[in-house]
Amino acid sequence: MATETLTINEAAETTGWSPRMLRYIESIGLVVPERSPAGYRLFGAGELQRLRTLRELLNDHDVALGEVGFALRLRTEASLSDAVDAWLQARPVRPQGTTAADWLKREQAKHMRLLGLATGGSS
Amino acid sequence: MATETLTINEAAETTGWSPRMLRYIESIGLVVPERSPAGYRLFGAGELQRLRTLRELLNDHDVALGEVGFALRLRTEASLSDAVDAWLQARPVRPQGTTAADWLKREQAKHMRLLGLATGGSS
DNA sequence: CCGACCTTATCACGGTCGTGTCAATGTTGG
DNA sequence: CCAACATTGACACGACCGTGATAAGGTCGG
Repeated sequence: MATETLTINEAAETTGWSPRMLRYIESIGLVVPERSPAGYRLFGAGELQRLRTLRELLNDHDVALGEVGFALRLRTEASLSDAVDAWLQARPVRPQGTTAADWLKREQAKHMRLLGLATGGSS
Repeated sequence: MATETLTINEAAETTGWSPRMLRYIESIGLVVPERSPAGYRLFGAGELQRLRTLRELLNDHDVALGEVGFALRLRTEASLSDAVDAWLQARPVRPQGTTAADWLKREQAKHMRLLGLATGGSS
């Protein structure tokens, strides 16, 4: 049978995050492992993968943990997302020639790309 | 002729932001006024409006200036936006019964709502 | 020409973020 | 049973955020 979960120290070892940071990352809701009956964190393959890609995300683009946390908030709090979108929408994007319609087209294309993975699939 | 622009102190007066904060808000790209030939900031009606709604945005939802700045970055840096979206997408949203397909449906609906303003219009 | 305004740059200060470390306590397995 | 591990909570520390204040200088209008 598979001992498919790692303890926090083992997870720290294989992901490069410190145990302290694994707890912190959990506290801001980014990677939340299951718990054993006694309350021990159990890191599965999925968690480990996301911890590694999280590190890449922070390195590649210049993003902070709190900012990813905010992106998550945008994802889960629809009213917040709408309010922010509305405010940004009303901005006259200084650089040349980016009309509202123009931007909407690109925005739409982007989401089509993302959603297409599911909507275009088998029914 | 319309003296339709305010100086920074006047803008500060009518928006409630301090002159210092108006410069700071400009530095993070949120509200960027035009400049006079001599380099004076010129706040028009649009800027004033957005400064007021910005204050509401921060008060109503619990958001920081830097976070709105990050949302702006998400809006302008497509590669960043895609990377963050991809990472968040791979998260197994702990709460009950929220399957990936389920979430995609809602996500799609939300954007339909937003994009509908343009796509649903006259063609 | 001069006072009232604008500009940028800098120092300061409390608050939060990211992170380590330590203490006090609970759990596990040989 | 006990050593090795886990848990939460707290203190600490450098770095940056939000904000005010102040300095050194440019611009404007009467």
